[in-house]
Amino acid sequence: MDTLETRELRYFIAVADELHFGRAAERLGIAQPPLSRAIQQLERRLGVTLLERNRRGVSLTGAGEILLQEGRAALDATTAAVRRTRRAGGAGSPGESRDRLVLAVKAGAFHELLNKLLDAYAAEPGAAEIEVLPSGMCEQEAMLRDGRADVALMHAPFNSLAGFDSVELMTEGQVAILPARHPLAARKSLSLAEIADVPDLPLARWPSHDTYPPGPGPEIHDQTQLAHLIALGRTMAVYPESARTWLWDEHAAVPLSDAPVVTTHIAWPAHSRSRVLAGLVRTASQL
Amino acid sequence: MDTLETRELRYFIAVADELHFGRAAERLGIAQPPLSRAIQQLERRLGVTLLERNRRGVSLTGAGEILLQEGRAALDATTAAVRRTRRAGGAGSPGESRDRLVLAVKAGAFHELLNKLLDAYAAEPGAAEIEVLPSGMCEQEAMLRDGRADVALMHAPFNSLAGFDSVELMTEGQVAILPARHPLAARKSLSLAEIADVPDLPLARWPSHDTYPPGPGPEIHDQTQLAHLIALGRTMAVYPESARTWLWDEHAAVPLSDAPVVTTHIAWPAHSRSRVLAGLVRTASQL
DNA sequence: TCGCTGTAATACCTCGCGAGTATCACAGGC
DNA sequence: GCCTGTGATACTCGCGAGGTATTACAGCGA
Repeated sequence: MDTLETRELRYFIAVADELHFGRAAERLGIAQPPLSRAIQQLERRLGVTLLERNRRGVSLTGAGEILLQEGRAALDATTAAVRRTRRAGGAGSPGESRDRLVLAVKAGAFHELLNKLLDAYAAEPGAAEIEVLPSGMCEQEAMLRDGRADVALMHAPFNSLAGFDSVELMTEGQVAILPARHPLAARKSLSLAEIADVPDLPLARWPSHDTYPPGPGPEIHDQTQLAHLIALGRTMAVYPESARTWLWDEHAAVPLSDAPVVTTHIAWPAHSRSRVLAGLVRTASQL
Repeated sequence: MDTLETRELRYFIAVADELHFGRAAERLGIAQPPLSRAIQQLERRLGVTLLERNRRGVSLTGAGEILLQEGRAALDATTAAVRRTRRAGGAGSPGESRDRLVLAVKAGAFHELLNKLLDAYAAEPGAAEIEVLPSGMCEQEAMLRDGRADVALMHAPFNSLAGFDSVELMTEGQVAILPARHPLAARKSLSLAEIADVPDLPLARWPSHDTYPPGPGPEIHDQTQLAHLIALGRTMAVYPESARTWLWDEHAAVPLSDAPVVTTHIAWPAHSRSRVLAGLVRTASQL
């Protein structure tokens, strides 16, 4: 028996997340006893101890850590299969399948590039429908993995390209976005060191992996909010140069001399083989 | 209901492979009627037609093609989770887990590099046990995907690095390996065009994706066999330069001026985060 | 035209297992 | 001592996965 049912995987991941059988059962919408039994049975079948049941609570063993990591990937792949199949569905034979592609894009970013890409692709003969799906700051990877999206625009090194196929589309420097009337806004250029500890302008903090990094600056969750706070002189931010397109009069963009360059990629799951995707990628790389 | 059980996936893939319910059922070790019902039910739950039942036999719809492709990836990820968990198993808490890593290597290749790597890594403090797993010509990718291996040595562009993280270890040119007494063996250098159609020395053919490419040369399945056939003057082959280490007196290696260079990488699944793997990769990249 | 064959679908039954309720066992904490 | 919070056990129930027997249907050949 080297089989592992999706249900068992869901159960184990719930327990590993919560480290508490009762809460995990509630999250799964079942009672606690069947959950305990399912995990015991899973451990027996695998021949491996996954959880250490202490007097008060539960902790993962080494094997449990592995199963959590690998199982998350497997579960993502499974839900991706369902989503992509449903999306391709309703169609008949291969030829008539309703061609549609979901493109994940960081909300509010890539305006210029995205417009060019969509226009150029729409002009292609036999172009499919492209649905643009706005994503959170670092959510594109997850969206590709679990099938909410088929292809994504990503910003290396902020997004990780690991596990995906990708083509580089453009490279740009970064700028500091400051309140226009702040003294530093008059500078021709700045270094990272110079903006690291400006007392009256702490750097804005974005959530990464659903948690904010520590620091003095305000916690931001969308670009409009950030634009307001900068205009009010309360914070500053580091952005790729193309951010200039959405700046207000109250903003100033000063090039950063030593910030890492940002490269924009179009990325997709490595196993994708669709004709429609290939067409979009070809168009993008010819921009 | 957006859930898809592993069992259903196995069933669908069997049918999609065989395009025949009876044979698929036999392969799965169940009777045909439950299989028919399972697929119908899967189609109902997904709300998608996966198979076109013609008068005589079965064919895939567009959605079915997608599910076959995505489902294969999901099933691989699931069996990988089981294999890696079992391998990590028997261990107690995270600290004491028996550290062991399976390294997939094309059988008979990488001798020199592999020796250096294993020696260097074994000398590291806290080195884990490395199990070397010989693989077929292009099998390393599959082994990483389905969890038979944790890390692999690969030859780009022969192996595809798509979907994996990797570090480049070395680059080398390619040579033609000829019988020592053949006229071409005296040459200082050759071009691909010159060796493409030598009448008495057809190029040996390796199976790729379990099927041999068409051509006049003999079908090869291991390196010893190839060495014999070359020594006998019956064929020739193109190999990376490092192949010189295993040549016989009856062999000659002539550099190819215009063959693509071969780069050797160490590669692993993008989601791997283990300390042991990181150590091996660090050692490899410092060679 | 009529079987015959190969195919998938349907009808019907069985039983194993997943899930629920009630309860236990055990470790801390006041 | 009791009370609380935790996971494990005992049992019962009902769905659904799986089996066998049969049907429905399309092509093929005589």
